[in-house]
Amino acid sequence: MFELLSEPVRKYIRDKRWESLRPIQAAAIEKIMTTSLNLILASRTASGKTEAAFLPILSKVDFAQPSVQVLYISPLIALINDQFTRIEDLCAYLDVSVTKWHGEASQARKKNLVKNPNGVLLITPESLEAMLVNAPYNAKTLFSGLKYVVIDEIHSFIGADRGIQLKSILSRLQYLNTHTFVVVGLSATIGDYTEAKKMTGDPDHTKVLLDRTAKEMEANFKYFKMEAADLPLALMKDLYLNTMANKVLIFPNSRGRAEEIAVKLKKISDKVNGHSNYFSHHSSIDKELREYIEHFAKTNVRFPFAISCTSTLELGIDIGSVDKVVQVDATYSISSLIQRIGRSGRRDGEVSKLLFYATDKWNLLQSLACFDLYKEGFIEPVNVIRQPFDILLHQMLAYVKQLSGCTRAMLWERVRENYAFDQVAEQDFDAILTQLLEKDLLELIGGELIIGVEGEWVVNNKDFYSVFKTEPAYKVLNYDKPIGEIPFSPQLNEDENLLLAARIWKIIEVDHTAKKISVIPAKDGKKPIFSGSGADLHPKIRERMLQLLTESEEIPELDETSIDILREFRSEFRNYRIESLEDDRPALLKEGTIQLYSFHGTRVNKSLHFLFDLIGQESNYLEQTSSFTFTGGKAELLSFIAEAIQILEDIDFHLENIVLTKPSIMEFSKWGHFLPLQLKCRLLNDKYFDFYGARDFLDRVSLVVIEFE
DNA sequence: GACCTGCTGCGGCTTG
Repeated sequence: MFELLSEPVRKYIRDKRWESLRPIQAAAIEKIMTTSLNLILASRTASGKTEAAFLPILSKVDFAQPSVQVLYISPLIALINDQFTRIEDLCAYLDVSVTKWHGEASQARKKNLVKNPNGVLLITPESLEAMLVNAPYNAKTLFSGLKYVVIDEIHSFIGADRGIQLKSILSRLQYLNTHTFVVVGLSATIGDYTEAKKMTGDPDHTKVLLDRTAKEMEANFKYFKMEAADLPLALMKDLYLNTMANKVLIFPNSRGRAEEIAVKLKKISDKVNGHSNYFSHHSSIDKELREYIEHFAKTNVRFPFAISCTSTLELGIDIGSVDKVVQVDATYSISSLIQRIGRSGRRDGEVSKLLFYATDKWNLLQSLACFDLYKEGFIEPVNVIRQPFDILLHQMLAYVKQLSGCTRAMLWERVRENYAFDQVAEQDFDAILTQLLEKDLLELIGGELIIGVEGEWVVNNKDFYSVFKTEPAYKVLNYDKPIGEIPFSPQLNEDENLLLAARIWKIIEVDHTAKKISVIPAKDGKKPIFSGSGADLHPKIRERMLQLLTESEEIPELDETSIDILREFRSEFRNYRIESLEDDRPALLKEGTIQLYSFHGTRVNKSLHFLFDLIGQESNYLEQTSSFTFTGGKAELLSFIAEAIQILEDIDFHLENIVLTKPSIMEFSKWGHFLPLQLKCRLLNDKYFDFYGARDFLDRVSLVVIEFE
């Protein structure tokens, strides 16, 4: 394949002293050099996917033309900054210029590129959106001759609102282009190839190149029972001993927990004169601090360190190789687990090392289920929203602004041709349009649709460019030094202490007008309170949890305590005699209550809970155990199930009712609250609930009841 | 008890 590449690119490879091309690189070179197919490159982390795309693209494209030739799109600014150096290094061999374009990139460089459009551009979807609505002429100048679009970490877009927006943006870019550009998507974790192919807009001309080679991995499971709000001391000591001499990433599932771990490990380390390289890394920590930590991890070769983090360090940002990855309690998805495993053992011949800690039996079970499915190569498919009305509404506003007004016919034509919305009917488009006019977001003047009075506020706000919601936050400052930004909670009062950026602070002043919190260092404090909602769990994970309970096979990676806990847990459920994993579900009778374990995914559980509420049977719903507890016995539960099935017949009426009586239910969608009632309900149905799954569950469920003695 | 992601243009200021 080497021979297919252009001479400057071959020189680059020789200078790098690569002995051979990786399988994904060889395959991509062949396809890109000899065809014009769109591609999805799926291969594990650190397998050279970026080069797999760029070596042949740079060999093939003629950069003499006055247009950006290659557009690289990333979900993260940090990833752009990281890839910039690598791509620039490669492009230097061809005398091709590379430009960063995102909210924190240099304005001057952006202006220069507009004056002289050329080379490779690295950008975020939101920056593309901003350019399209604010300066469509720039987009036209820059991209009229675009040849390739490379989408990095494409799995983070697939099945997400941001992915629908990106599809729409690609469609809008294609409209400006004189010919068709080729799309190449990169990812290590694709669970749904059909959806991945649809990202390119032309699934029939999209080929998936897949390298299934997995990294060797060592996994260990440990168990420490959580008795209070804080992590048990024994766990912390064990974690310290297992990480003190290594470079590690620790993934608990929340920002608060990440702080708790960083501060406690540092405390233990101080006591025994260990190293002091303990950090926390998550969305509430100041950007510069985060960059410092990333830089430290990347450049430091000699010293051990530990970064306690959330999914901020899950995607491809190169922080060098770590020796070990620690997962505290279960991940929400296999996809996330794969990304995290990929952070360690990045060099050839290295083994990925993963250490799981569980703090209760349900988390142990969930971790084992994820691990089991991971070994089988399962990655959860995404929840596909066929009619994304909320994103469509946003894109309709974007179109009107981009076109500086247009007729209804023209707008419908654009939407109809936009592959992000190919399942949307004209009458639904019209319903949204009517609503936009009614709310003064749009205005109709002389047959032209223009941005309305209310619309001006919306589209001229910098919050317009993104399709996801963020909560308002307070800046935390130590004198003038920013530490981070955290959402307001009653905990934030003068004289309270809190943990942030792996340090303990005392609050000396809360300024509600300026939304600023002044802090000084302190000795002891509580972890900050965050009001997030966890990610949805896929039904397959819960089903595997039930399966693991009914089996008796020993799992070699468990420590003694985990073995005992699992054995006990299994014997508890053995009494239920589950025969069909699909239909049989345990129900526990205890002191006049009955607890139904659905072992189903989050969306179905939310739907079941909603249905039980509707029939007036308030249940105690616990997502972690996937269970519902009612007053009564088996007969009552059976009648609740029958009633729930009954009420599903009128679900549309009940959805309308909930939207009218409790508008806050639409908070899951940033733009959904502008939709007409009918479409709000349909969006709730598709995105928030899963009544189809709930109906299927209720129809098939067969109760296996056991009485608690 | 619960993840994450991004951000224009312009007026007004300082500085070289």
